[in-house]
Amino acid sequence: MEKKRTLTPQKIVAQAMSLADAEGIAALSMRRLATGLGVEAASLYNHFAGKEALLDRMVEAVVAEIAPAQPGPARPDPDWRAALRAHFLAAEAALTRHPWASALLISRPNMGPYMLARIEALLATLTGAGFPLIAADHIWNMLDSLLHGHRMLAVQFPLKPQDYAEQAAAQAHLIPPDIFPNLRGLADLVAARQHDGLHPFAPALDQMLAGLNPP
Amino acid sequence: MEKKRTLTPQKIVAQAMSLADAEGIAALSMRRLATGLGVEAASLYNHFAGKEALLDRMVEAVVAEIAPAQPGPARPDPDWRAALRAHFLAAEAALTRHPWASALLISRPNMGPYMLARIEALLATLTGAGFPLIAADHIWNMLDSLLHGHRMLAVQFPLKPQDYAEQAAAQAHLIPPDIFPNLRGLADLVAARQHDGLHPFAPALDQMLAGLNPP
DNA sequence: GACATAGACTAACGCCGTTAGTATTGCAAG
DNA sequence: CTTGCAATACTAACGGCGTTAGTCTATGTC
Repeated sequence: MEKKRTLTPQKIVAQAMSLADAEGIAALSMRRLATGLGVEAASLYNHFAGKEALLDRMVEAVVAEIAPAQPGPARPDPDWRAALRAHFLAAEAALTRHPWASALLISRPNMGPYMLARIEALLATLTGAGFPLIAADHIWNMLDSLLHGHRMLAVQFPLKPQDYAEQAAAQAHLIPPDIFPNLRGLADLVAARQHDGLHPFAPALDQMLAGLNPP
Repeated sequence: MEKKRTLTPQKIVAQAMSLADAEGIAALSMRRLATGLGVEAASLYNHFAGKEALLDRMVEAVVAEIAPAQPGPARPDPDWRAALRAHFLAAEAALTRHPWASALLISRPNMGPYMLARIEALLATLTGAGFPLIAADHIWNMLDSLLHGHRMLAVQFPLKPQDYAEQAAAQAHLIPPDIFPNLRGLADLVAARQHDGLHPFAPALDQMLAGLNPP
């Protein structure tokens, strides 16, 4: 039985991401991860200082999917709004591929190289557009808040759209229209399939971007 | 030694919230909570089905702090923007008092009575302002995304403002200005105490509200 | 005063992250 | 080719977690 050469940090991170994608972040234990790699849990500690370090690497891998390029010195982008829009839509797509990522990103500090590069690029776009540096700092924070808040609310929703319509049809009548007229109206719309209950990110992002105007 | 009459669900929830406020949600284990109540962990299961049920009650208690009133039938508010602003600033204050609450609220479905009342009130304000029901649904989701995203980013930040200035002063020179000119500029501003690094919620909220215009 | 029951107790299960110490393997130096 | 070393996977265990089963006791009711 071979004892060496089976594990690498890259393989571990890839397997951890697959497991979290498939079964949720709660299913990612060191023991389960190791089993999936054909190894015992303690062996993982030869490659990562602990679970926290592994999670950091997973998060950084997701950030790399969002903005893979390393930044050179910035050049002002004439269509800065379109650049921001493209970035945050790409971010939303990556965070949708990895539904566990927003909760991790937003609940732990992340200062990995890709994250630093990403923030530098956002600041460069905003200062290039004419925003003062401090205003740019506030703006990227605001856009990230919207992004992660939106993703987490979407992930948290317990029903699939199809089930949502069925549930609404079955239970809308339980909502008293005199006390909750709007909730009842919404449930009726969902039941009648005039509303899927989903909240697309792009319009929210566009609204936020439309309100940004450099001095 | 008395065996009865010591615990109630209210006391348990209050103690759980105190513990989470003081030492973070990670410190809230059934055993520690029970110890703080002078009781064994298993006794808690006479009052709550499990930890999840307890967390649900904690979350609902926070929502009650945001919007304590039960809704009657809605009356259109002429100053709907001010009403929304007041609601979300109150929400931010409550979530700041209980830093663990956003992560819980946003990562688990919550359909408790206070949450239902709150959403109904928001929808009533928005439809009263002239927004179609589906648009109103999207808008409250967007505002909640911003609220919780903003809170979680703020809580996640690892340094106190005072320490932040010191850290920046000590380490800004490590950021190469040719690769990260904007990050370096920001660090210098923080070190010079021209920027505290905090991101107030009100301006972000106001910007979002300013962009809302009923058809 | 007897008794039924609510509620706290003890004990244990399986899972978790993590550590110490051991053994085996492949590579590099002689 | 042999020897030695470093890398790395292993076994075993610790303390902590949520949770359950079963026991016992104190209290409110008849």
